[in-house]
Formats: sequence, C-alpha cells, structure tokens
Amino acid sequence: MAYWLMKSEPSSYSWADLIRDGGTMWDGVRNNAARLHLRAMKAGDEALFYQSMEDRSVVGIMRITGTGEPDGPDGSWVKVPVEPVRPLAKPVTLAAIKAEPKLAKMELIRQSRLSVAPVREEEWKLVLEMGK
DNA sequence: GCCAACGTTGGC
DNA sequence: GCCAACGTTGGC
Repeated sequence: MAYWLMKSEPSSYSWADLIRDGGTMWDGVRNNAARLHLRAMKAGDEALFYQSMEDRSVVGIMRITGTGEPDGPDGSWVKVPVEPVRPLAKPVTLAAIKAEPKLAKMELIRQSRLSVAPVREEEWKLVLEMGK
C-alpha cells in the first residue's frame, strides 16, 4: 500500500466538491511524471488532498479505489477513481510543511509544480499528526 | 540534437 | 501581479 499527494485548485475542484460527489475520477492530468505516478497507483492506496493556489493546504485524505484507466483524446494519459476518506481536523498549510525540517524532502516541496506525487510513510504519518 | 521562445503552474 | 520552475515546441 502506497501513499500519494494529489493537488487540485479549489476553484476548479475542491475537497467540498469531492465530499458532495462521494468520489470522482481524477482526470485531466497532463504531465509525464504525474502520469507515471497515476499509473503506479493501486486500489487501497491513500492520498493527501492538497488545495493549491488560494488555500495552499492539505485538507483531507482520499482512497484510490481502482487502477488507472486511459484518459485524454487518444487515451495516452491516465485517470484514477478516488473517494474521500476523511477531512483533517485542521488543514496542514504549505507554510507549516515548509517549516518542518522532516518534511523538507517531500516532493511537494522539491518540485512544487508536480500535481501527483509520492509521499513517504514517515511523511504521511507526520502530516496526519500535524492535522490533528 | 541543441537551445531559444513561449505557455502553464503555483508560490509569494 | 510578478516571477521562478518546468515542460513543450519549433527553428536551425
């Protein structure tokens, strides 16, 4: 079981939208590194939901409910089905993540433009702890 | 095959 | 609104 972080601009699709829908197909990702990660996902993996731009916070936890499917006009991109697990009691801001030395190696920090990134188990646990 | 130009993302 | 980082495109 693997851990991930997936970004969305709340003005485009927010945590509230995900709760309202009860789950969604995470599609529209057009970046090769992100595609490789989407392809590596398996049902049961969990992902942090990060709201970029105006929020800049991790706000909840999602579960991957299936494997990647073809996306885009020629089917060469990848989409995965996700469902919400639970919100964090308090959002973990980007500023808080940057202020924590143990999280300095997170892909979120290292490559800020990557919209789908792996999360190490230690990082996962720490972010959840910070969100209590 | 290199690299400049351009477009997009996303933090500040 | 600005700009850095990164990806892509296209001329040569």
